[in-house]
Amino acid sequence: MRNREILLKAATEIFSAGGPQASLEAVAKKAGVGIGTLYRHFPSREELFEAVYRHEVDQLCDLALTLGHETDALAALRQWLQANVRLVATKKGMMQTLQLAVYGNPQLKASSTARMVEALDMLLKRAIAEGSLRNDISAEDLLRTLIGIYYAQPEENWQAKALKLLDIFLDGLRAKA
Amino acid sequence: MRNREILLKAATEIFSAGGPQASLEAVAKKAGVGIGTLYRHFPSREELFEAVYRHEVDQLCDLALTLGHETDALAALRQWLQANVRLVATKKGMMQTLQLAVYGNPQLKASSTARMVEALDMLLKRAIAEGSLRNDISAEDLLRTLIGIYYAQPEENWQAKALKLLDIFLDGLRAKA
DNA sequence: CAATATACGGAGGCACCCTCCGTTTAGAAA
DNA sequence: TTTCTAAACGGAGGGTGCCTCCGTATATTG
Repeated sequence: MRNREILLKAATEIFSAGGPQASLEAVAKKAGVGIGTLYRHFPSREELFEAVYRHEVDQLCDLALTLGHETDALAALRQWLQANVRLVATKKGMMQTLQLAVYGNPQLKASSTARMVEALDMLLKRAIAEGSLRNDISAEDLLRTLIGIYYAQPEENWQAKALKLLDIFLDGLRAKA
Repeated sequence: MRNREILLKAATEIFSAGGPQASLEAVAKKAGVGIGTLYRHFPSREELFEAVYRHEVDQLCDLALTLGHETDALAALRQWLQANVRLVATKKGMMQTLQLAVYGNPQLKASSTARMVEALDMLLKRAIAEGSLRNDISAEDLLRTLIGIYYAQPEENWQAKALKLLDIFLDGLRAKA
């Protein structure tokens, strides 16, 4: 099953650079694999999109798990949110791809959202428990805010602005001393 | 220049049914026009997407203008918001198409948003002036809420749920008697 | 060391993309 | 009305990518 992961990685790179309309043959080539192999693992373009999507979500959830062992819970939370922004910022064509995947499959979206909320909830609860965050915000609200920040997406220098917005928002969330 | 409009209409129908990856030859065929004619009017797929996008925004802005003459300003506002929901609901593949257009061209998004805000602002101000709406919400906020409702997009029976959310929200916005 | 099952590669038929150029149409000039 | 010309049109065709299918290679089992 090694090829599956190689293909996934190649697809991520190709779609990041070229958007969702990039050639699947380019993906196979980048993976050093025949086109037939690609289609055996991912019988349709949609399934490849969805697999890429799931993989991105997996990585974020894994990261949350790792960060869950940090001693400074607030810093961990900030790092995770920043990782979200960076993921979007570094992969230009990827957002179109993910967007497409999500529109084509509402239950994929539902399940991914649930997993993201779960991951975020854990980090959030830890920060609240350690006393560095006010306790009147839910993971759903925070995620929605994050999406709002993505969605705003001003044309230039987006990453810096998003990171700044994030910091401002997190400052607002701090428990009063 | 008649053909341009015929093509735009055909494209709207084809993309609504088949999503953005639908064949441009199908669009030309539906319009009863040669493929060459399509490409003369819209030199690239992106430009066709963008034209469709602009056209949808135009229609909403025109509608707002018409509704601006209604005597019941609150009802007019509600109708306009409902029209937004219906537009999304009746055109399955269209959201993917518009999404794609907007991701590929940030300034198209910026200008369309501005126009939508302007249209909405007019309706909103009228409702506030007539005294049926509280005055502490901006058109931007309302539009963002609308987008939030779109984005939530639960898999089934989305339209009914969205319309209901809208009503609840509008009730919350009413000026107290 | 077979025999069988599983995974692979890529040729090929098909659809679609977009360009290019010969044809048609509309409107001005004679 | 007829002729001329410029703008608009249509669609053939070369190229690319999609996806299937089947012959080949590698792993597994007896």
